[in-house]
Amino acid sequence: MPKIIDGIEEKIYNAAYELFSQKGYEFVNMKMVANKTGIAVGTLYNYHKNKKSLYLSVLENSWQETLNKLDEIMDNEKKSKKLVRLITVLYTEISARKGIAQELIKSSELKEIKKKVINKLKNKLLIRIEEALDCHKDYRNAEVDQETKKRLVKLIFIEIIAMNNEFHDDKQKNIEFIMNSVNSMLS
Amino acid sequence: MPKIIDGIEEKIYNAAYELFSQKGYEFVNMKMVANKTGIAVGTLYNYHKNKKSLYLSVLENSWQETLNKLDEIMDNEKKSKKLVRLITVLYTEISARKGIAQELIKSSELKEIKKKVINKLKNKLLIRIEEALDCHKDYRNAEVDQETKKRLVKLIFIEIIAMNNEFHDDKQKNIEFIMNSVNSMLS
Amino acid sequence: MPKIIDGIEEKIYNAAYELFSQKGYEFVNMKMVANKTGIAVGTLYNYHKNKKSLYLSVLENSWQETLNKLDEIMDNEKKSKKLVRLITVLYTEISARKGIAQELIKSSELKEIKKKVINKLKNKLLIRIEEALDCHKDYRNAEVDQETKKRLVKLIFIEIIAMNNEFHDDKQKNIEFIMNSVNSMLS
Amino acid sequence: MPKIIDGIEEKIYNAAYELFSQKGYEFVNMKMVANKTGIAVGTLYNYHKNKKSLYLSVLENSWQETLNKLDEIMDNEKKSKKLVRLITVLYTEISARKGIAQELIKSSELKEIKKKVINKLKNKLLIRIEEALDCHKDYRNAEVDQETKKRLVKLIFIEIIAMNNEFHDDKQKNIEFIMNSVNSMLS
DNA sequence: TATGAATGAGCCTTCATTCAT
DNA sequence: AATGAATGAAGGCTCATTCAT
Repeated sequence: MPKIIDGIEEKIYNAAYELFSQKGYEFVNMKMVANKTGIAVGTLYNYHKNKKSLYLSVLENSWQETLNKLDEIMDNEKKSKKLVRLITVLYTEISARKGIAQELIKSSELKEIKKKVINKLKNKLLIRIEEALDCHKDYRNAEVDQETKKRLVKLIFIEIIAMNNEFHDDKQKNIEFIMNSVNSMLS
Repeated sequence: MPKIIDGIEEKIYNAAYELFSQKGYEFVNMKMVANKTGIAVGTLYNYHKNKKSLYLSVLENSWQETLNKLDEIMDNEKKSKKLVRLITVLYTEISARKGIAQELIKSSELKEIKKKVINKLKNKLLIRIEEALDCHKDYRNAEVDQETKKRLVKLIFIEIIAMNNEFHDDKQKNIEFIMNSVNSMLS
Repeated sequence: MPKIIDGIEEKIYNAAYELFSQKGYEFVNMKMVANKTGIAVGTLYNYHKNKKSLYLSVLENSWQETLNKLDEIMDNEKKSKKLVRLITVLYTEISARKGIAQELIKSSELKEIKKKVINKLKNKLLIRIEEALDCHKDYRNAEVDQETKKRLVKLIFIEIIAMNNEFHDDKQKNIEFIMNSVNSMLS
Repeated sequence: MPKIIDGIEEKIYNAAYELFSQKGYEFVNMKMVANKTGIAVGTLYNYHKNKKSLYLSVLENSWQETLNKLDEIMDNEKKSKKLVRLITVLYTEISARKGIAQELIKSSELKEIKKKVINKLKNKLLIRIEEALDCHKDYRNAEVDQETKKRLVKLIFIEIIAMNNEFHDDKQKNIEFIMNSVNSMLS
């Protein structure tokens, strides 16, 4: 007895997001997603071509909100605070979605398309970081060559992830450390 | 028809190492390893209890040589060069085993034992880094508080992996950057 | 291509029953059951957690009807006929499911749960036999000590199985013999 | 480095006997037998064509000694004691080799040859029982028709096995019960 | 559109048997 | 004759995907 489900796409998203975040791609199966959503397996396939594409869609969506927050900061925060605010927000967001963030540093084992989406996502984040870094650099009146800046951007990014993984109860110190590492490179 | 195969353990190791490095645990199956080794599936099980233990053994072995090299540096290199040499070697080693290095930053999806072995391994590497960092700090006459040092150690580690991933054709610049980031934190 | 199969549980039951009866647990594999049922292997696992549980379910089911028939006799047959009727029915039932009855006299090689289910089943049968034996004893005004009765119950049970195995075309004589052996013990 | 092994056939027999008795055919593998014997798996195949034939040979051998003991009784024991002595010995022997005795009442799941050997064996035992029963009958001056006697012989046999299985700590009572059941049929 | 039973390829693992040494 | 490494068929089970209802 088919039922019409309201806001089904969102429900699927929520269920899948939670599962993928907690367990990782390989340890989630479609039945789990269906169960958690409260729908039948087949219904999943009305909304997503296959498991991979479901995963990808979750991945993309899950970051959109974050991207918006970051943009908000870029638009409205004052120069001197942009970088630290951006790092703080990114830290918090990543903290909340550990499992799914891992994918952003792993490079292998993702086949072509999966890779593409993830890279696109990563780039979006890196672009924001770069922008904020530029502002910060200007604000501090510092000079960095192109090569160094490129690396610095990535460094900030992975630092956020790594500090999250390694010292997860110490947000304050972690962020200070990251800022410190950036600032000292800008002297 | 059974035949005695020469250096089979090494052959298995090589095949498994290459496959696990390239594809990651979940995407390698025992038949692939057997085929690449040029033996029957069953033979694999004469040498390794199961897939997990094969993987673990490959993982451990693959790092033993590296650990030895690092120890060599710690023992014989002069203070001023210890850190940079250690980073260089680690960088080179990780560069050669990309896939399998990933496991060291991913935290989840590894069940108990797997996790244990990986953490043991990671710790061994971190201990060497810490030691080298201590020397370097002494040599530069710098001061760092405990909290910062802890983070700095992890930072060096993930920087090596990340730089490898992101700018793999520019070893020289990458290492300079890493050293730079460390040194500037020690001022 | 999935299709909805009618009465699939019963079909599985029938196929599995026939196979397990004829060949015994170890010599039946899931593919055989699937093939005989006319379904895919995976489908089997939609209805039964694993091979053992399929087997157990078949075992239990196959005896439920018998238990019902026996109870019917206990409830409605007149005292003087209870035992002979019960033995006759049990004989007929066992005759129809030779293979699966064997499990009831084999004791070993069944791991924990399997054992438990089989013993439960066996006990149910033995309880009915005992009851009938009690009636019969009363009816014949005979005396037996506890120890003897215990053994007599088991004896009736295994006699039914053994006579079935050994002289399967002579139901009449077999039952007479069993009754005879019981009666002579009750004099 | 091949070694010449003394009394190897007997060693294999002992190891295999113990294993098969304890665990049953399906749960013993050739490596276990080799290990327990203290030889290589391949060596097993110099003495026995395959697992089945090893099993069969063990089965046959294991009963030869028993058969001899039984014959001794038939030859030397006085008429009045023949049956009870024979039952006692058989009871003791079966008690010591539970696992392997089970095969004698199971009829199915043994493919052709296996079946043949087991039946041959069983017949040898039944013949002795019949002989002893005849003596006993003469001694007690009893009459039984052919059909009954045939069944009585089997009955004695399965009673021994069943009493063993069901009340294994009460040898004395069990044997009394068996004798009792026989005697009461001979009145 | 929603359902979920059905599908079957594919995975890990075992073990009787062979045969180069 | 003894060895035991090598073999590979076979088994139990999972799960992404399909499609009749």
